[in-house]
Amino acid sequence: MPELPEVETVRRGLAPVLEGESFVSVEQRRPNLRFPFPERFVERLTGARIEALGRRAKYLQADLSTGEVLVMHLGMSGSFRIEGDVAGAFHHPRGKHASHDHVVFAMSNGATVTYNDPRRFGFMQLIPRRDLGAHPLFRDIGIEPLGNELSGGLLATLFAGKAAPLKAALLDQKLIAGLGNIYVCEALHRTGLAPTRAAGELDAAAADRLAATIRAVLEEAIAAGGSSLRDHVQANGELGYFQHNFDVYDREGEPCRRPGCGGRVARIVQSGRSTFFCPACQR
DNA sequence: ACACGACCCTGTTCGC
DNA sequence: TGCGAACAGGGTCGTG
Repeated sequence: MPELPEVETVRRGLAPVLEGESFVSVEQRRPNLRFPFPERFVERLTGARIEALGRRAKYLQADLSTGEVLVMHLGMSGSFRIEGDVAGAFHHPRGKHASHDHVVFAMSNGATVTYNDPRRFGFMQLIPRRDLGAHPLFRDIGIEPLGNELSGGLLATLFAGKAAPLKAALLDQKLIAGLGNIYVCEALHRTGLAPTRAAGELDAAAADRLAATIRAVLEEAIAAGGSSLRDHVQANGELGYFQHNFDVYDREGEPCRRPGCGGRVARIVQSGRSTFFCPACQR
């Protein structure tokens, strides 16, 4: 699922269940996901308290009482399921892919939090808090699109001199962190910018509009509980519904939703990924 | 700098 | 209905 809005939705679902609670037991059912689990993963977590559950880009970061941070990435197909009689937690039946339940956290409040990931592109790491910023995962990561830094001026600076198309520049996690294929397509359509335009050619006015639109799209998606494609759900089992608001993503051949445009959504491939856009109103 | 393919995996969807 | 191919929200790496 997960681009920034989906990860943020998961964070908000898990935070009330995890923050202030300790790991009573941890079950690690396989040696690796995308990467091997850290050495002594279970031992290093058991008994630790989660002080806060944060997010950086598409990474969840659980601050532990041990001084380490549990970093979790959902990859393409990772999800969490909360079970147990806990305030704020929704009990819902396990999905049909129980064989892909890879990690089970039993918490001090009685909640069970299970990580499921059929494709296993997700991973978990334990990193000392003081080393987090210098860690390869975060060292070169770009700005938070919902943070204060994002502005038209900064976008223009980041994109200056770049011949890469806007689509590729926006997907580059070293520039802006957290945007994925869906929200890049949506933001470009709303801004009326062609995904093929060279990033370095963005003028100041367009950069201002693009920055504001990125923020708006992400905030709207978070407010909607993220986008649910296929069977992806929030931690509480509810479906996000932002996918119904897509203007272009996965709408090849369908009418452009911009009032009065009359164009049709096209699909091209850029950097090996599908780009959906309206050739009539995106210039 | 940038594009592209391969790779890490499995599930779903589509065409024949 | 069955079967294989294509494709999928992420990210890294090597090559040209």
